[in-house]
Amino acid sequence: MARRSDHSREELQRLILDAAISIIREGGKESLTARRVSAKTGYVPGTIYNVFGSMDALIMHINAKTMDLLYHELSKPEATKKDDVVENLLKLASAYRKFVADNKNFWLLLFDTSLPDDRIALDWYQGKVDKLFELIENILSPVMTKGGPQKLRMVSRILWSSFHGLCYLEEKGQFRTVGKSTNLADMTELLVESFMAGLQNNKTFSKA
Amino acid sequence: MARRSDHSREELQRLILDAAISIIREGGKESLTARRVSAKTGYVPGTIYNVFGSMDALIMHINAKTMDLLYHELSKPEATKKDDVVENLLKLASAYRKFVADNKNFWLLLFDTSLPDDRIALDWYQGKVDKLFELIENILSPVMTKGGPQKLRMVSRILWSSFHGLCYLEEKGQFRTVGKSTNLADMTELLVESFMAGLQNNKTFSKA
DNA sequence: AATTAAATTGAACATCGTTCAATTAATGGG
DNA sequence: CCCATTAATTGAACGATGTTCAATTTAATT
Repeated sequence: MARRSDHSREELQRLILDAAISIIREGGKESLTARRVSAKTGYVPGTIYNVFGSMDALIMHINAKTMDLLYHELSKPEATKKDDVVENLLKLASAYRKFVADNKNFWLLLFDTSLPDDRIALDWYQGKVDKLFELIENILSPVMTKGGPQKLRMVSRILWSSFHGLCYLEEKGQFRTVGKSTNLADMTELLVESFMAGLQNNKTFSKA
Repeated sequence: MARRSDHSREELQRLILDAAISIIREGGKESLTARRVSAKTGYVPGTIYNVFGSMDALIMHINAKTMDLLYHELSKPEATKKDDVVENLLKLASAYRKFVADNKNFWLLLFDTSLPDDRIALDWYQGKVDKLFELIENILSPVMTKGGPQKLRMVSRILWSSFHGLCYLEEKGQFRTVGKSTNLADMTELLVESFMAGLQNNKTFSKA
């Protein structure tokens, strides 16, 4: 039997979280099981409920780590910021695509539809989402001063949704008929270039 | 006990399908259960396996009906086709948003990530997806002759992904910080108008 | 050393999808 | 008309799931 002071509360939490992450990494969310997690940690299913309260709560913490990693990855290309807005957006989209490819199971879990709606009520969760939106806002803001913050938020969310939608339908395999020469990068490029060009002629930009 | 000739094979299939649809309509995919379906039909869980083989197969048939209904709904506004491409696209997007709102549980089931990947291999399934893409292609084709069919497919899939991404993040409640005055319709409009305007200056269109 | 508090456990509960031998009903032949 | 064959239907069972909780074991406190 695992002894009470083998691990502190924080150690135990990390232990369970790491075990769950390892399980999802290799088997996806279908393979995440209270009994499997507890077997990997040397504890027992009940321990997860002592620490996290429920499997959904555990998943929520996994998603939190996923979003932190996503933010970290997407912050990198922004460091090498150019003056070209379109180029910066394409770099961001490219980093997002790479993240999706490298962390597919976690990305799928993040957007799983069967999670409780209480998630929406969690402020810290929405805060992480907003921080991701801000990455696009920061790229856009230098050239978008006419429309005010409201329009800036709109545009950033439009772009973000489109990036996500492209990755999502790609993952669902619904782009097969486009042909192999046409890939996600090409579609993203055409989207960003056209959309941003169209925005300019829409009295939204401050400078060409 | 249900007698052998109470229902023909086709009647039984329809009976089960309708029961499952009714269950999902009011409780979402979480409430769909072999035992619940069989209880509603007056049969027994094993009967579902005689007719459909598995619960996943049953869900696949539900998704097929969902896509048929979606195609039917999206075909309507196209009937009142104007000359304005942007207006036609916005009508299509609006119809899609209405469909999502009216059939949320079925829409969520359609894009559930936990379905087997064999679905991708089903030709009739991909055929229904392609037919939806064609709705956008038909709107675009009158004004997009320069880029060839390859570009037409790209643009249609970009728009479709963007529509979907907007609805998806909206459903996930991640647009709360945009403000109540800014809704999906406004974002869709800004997206379509800007994107199409940008495309025109990209030597893709045949006429202004 | 004895008492209290906390952590850990293992068994149990109600479900789930799925399988399958047994039972029941319809069919066809003599 | 009855019996044998075939097909549909059933109910019980299996392994697995999330979750709860009383009992046990351990650490801390008096």
